[in-house]
Amino acid sequence: MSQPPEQPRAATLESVAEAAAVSRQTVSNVLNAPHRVRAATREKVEAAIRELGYQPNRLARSLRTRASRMLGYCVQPHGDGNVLLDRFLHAITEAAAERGYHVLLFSARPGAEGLPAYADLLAQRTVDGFVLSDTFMDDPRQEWLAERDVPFAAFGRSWSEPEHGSWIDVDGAAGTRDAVDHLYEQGHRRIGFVGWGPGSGVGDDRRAGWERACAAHGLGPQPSTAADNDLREGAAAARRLLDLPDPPTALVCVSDMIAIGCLGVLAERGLRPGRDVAVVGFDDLPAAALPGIDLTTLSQPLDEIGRGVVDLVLDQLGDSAPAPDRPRHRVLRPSLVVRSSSIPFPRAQEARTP
Amino acid sequence: MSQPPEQPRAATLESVAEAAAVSRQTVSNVLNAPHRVRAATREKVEAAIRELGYQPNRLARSLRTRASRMLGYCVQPHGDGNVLLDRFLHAITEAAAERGYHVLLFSARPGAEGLPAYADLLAQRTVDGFVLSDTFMDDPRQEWLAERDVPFAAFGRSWSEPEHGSWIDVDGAAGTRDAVDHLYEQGHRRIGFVGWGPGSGVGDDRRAGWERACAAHGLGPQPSTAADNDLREGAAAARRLLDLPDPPTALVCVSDMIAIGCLGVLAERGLRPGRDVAVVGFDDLPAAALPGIDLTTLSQPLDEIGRGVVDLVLDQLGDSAPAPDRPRHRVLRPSLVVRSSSIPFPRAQEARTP
DNA sequence: CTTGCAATTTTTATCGTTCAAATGAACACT
DNA sequence: AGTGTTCATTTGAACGATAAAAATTGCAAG
Repeated sequence: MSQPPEQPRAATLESVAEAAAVSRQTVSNVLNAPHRVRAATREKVEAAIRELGYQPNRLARSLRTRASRMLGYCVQPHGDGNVLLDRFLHAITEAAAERGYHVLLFSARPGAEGLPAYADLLAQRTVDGFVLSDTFMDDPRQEWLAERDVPFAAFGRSWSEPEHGSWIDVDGAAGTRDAVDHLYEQGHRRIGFVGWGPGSGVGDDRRAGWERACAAHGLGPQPSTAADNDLREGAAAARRLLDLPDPPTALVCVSDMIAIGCLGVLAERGLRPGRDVAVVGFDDLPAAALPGIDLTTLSQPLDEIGRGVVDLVLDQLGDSAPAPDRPRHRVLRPSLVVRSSSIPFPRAQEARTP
Repeated sequence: MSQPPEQPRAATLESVAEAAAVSRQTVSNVLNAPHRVRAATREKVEAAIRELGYQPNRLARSLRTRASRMLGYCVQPHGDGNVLLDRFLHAITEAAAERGYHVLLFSARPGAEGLPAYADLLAQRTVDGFVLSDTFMDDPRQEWLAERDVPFAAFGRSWSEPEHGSWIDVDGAAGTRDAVDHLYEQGHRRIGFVGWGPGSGVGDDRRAGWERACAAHGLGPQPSTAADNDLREGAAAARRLLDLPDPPTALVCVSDMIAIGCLGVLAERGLRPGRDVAVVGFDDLPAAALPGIDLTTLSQPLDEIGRGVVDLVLDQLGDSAPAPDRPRHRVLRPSLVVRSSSIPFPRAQEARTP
C-alpha cells in the first residue's frame, strides 16, 4: 500500500505562468499557437517551462479537447500465435508514436461477440479510433464502426460489399503470381496449389493469382486442393497432390504453415525440397528462415502497412494537415524471398526481391 | 477532414442526474460508493443510467483521481522478433483487463537511452505504472523507476545489486536441471552445454543449473562453450563441442535459437537428433514444434507470469484490496516439453511436464 | 415536542487544460 | 485629438468527473 510520501506535484500551466509572470493562457499559447505570442514573452515562458520541466497533462488536455490521442488495437485473448500480427503491432506502435499518438491494447473475442469492448472504449472516450487486423469475410466490425462514424483503418480489406472504412492490404494474387513466375523460370511445368477452403477472402485472392499466372504461362489446368491452416492438414494436402497420377513438381502454398507441412511430407518420402519438388509459402514467418526449413516465401511489408494504416486513421481524425486526400484503400505487393526450398542447387541461396 | 456532423453528445453524470431528479454527486455515489445511497434512489438512478446508456468518462475521472488506470509497456522499435515477449504482452493485456486496467504501448530504445520515453509518460500522467520485460544485467530502468517511486514490475529479475522493484522470473537453473535429468534417464553420460557468454544473468543461471545437475549425477566435468543467440553461432558452437576428443552425446542449449543451430549441424553431419545426439533447447518457440525440428525444450509459463506481474504492479498502486502482502519476487518453474530431438525412438513422442 | 445522531443528499471546490470573449496597448489615419 | 485596427495578453467558463464539507432528512430517545 505504502502511499508514496506526498510527491511534490508536477508543474502545471498555472505554476509555469506564475514563474514567468504571465497568465495561464499565454503559456498555453506558447505551446499550441506560438505565433500569437511576442518573441520576448515566448522566450521568457520557454525558459520557465524548461526550468520547471513542465509537460502538459495529457488527461486534462484530452478532456478539454475531446481527443485522447490514442488508438485502440485488439489482440486475441490467448495470443493465437499469429506472429505476423505481432510484428504489425510493433509497426503501428512506432508509426503512431511518430505522430504523437499511442496504441492502447484491449482484448475482445472475434466477431460480433467482441463489439461491446469497442463500444466501451468509445463510450469512455478512451480512444479516438481503432486499428483493425485479422479481418475476415463478413467481419461485423467495419460496418458497426462506420455506422457510428468512428475513425478506423484495417490491415486487410473488408471482403464484403459494400466496403466500409479505410484499409491497406497485401496483394495476395500478385504474390502467388510472382511465385509461379519464379517456379516457371526454374523449369517447372506442373505447379500445384494448396489453399484454404473457399470463402476466405485472403485465400481466394492468393488462389486466383496462382490460377491466372499458370494460365498466362499456358500451362493448362493445374492441380489444387484445400486445407486448414495447420501443419497436419498441410501435410495431408501435400500427400493428396503428390499421389495424383501426374503429380506436380512444385507447390505454391497459401501460407507458410501449410508449406512447412508440405516440407514434412517431402522429408517423409525422401524427396529433396527444391530439387525434387519445389515449395513456396506465404508470410515469411520467422521459422521460414531456419535451416532444415529454409522456405521460399512471400514477405509482407508490415512496416509500410503499419505506417499506412496509422496514416489512414489519422486522416479521419482531421489531425494531420499534410494529406487528407490520400486514397482510402491501398494494396501493397509482397516480395518473394527465395530460399533453398524452390531452387535446384542449394548453394545458390540468394534472397531476391522482384 | 469531414468533421463528423455534430454527434449528439454522450450522457454525462449531469444528464443522468437530471433524468433521475437527483444531484450529480448522488449518481457518482451510486457508481463508486453504493452503500451510501438509499436503495430506492439507487434503483431510480440505475434505471436512468441504463436508460441513457451512461458510462463514466475515463478522462474526467482520471483527471480528478490522478490515476489513469493504464500500464505502460515498452516494445522494441523494430519488433526484434522476440516471439516470447509478444506472448507475454498478450498475457498482461488480458490480466490487466480483468482488473480494469489497460496496457499502453510505447517504443523506446533499450538502456538509458530509452528512459526519456518513460519520463514523458509519467510527466504527462498517461500511465500509473510500468511493466518491464527484456531486462538485462545493469538495466538502468529498475533503479531509475524505484528512485522516483514509480510502481512497476518486471518479467525477469534485476540481476544487479541492490535489487529494485518487484519481479517474476523463470527458474532457468531448474529448467536446465530438468533437462539434464531427462537426458541422464535416457542413458546419456556426456552432456554438453551451449550457453551465452558470461555476464548475462539469464544465461549464467541456466548454465549453473546444467553444471550442478551434472555434478549431482556424478558425471564429472562436462564440456561447454558459448555463442551469441543466433543460428550461425549456435551451429559453430555445436561443431566445437562435437569435434572434441570425447564429444558429448547430448547438448543442453541456453535457447531454442541456438539449439536449432545445433540441429543444423547434426543434419550436416548425418547425425540423427535424439538417436545419435540429443538436443534440448529453452523457450519453446513456435518453431520448436515444427516437423523437421521437433525440439525438446523448456516452456515458460507466460500466462502465469503475465498475471503475476500485473498483480505486482497493482499491489503498488494500492488499488487491490485482496493481497497487498504478496511476495515481491517470484521464480516460476518452466516445464520440459519432450519431443523427438532428445529421445532415441522417434515414435515415442509424448509431451511430459514434470 | 424537542434534541441528538446517523444516514442520506446536495453544495462547493478542484483536477489541468483549452475555447471564446474581453481587455489593453500600440499605431496609423483622417 | 479622435477613431478604428491590429496585435498581445488576460479573464471567465467549460470539459466531466470526485473529494470534502455542508445541509437536509429520518428516526429513536429523552
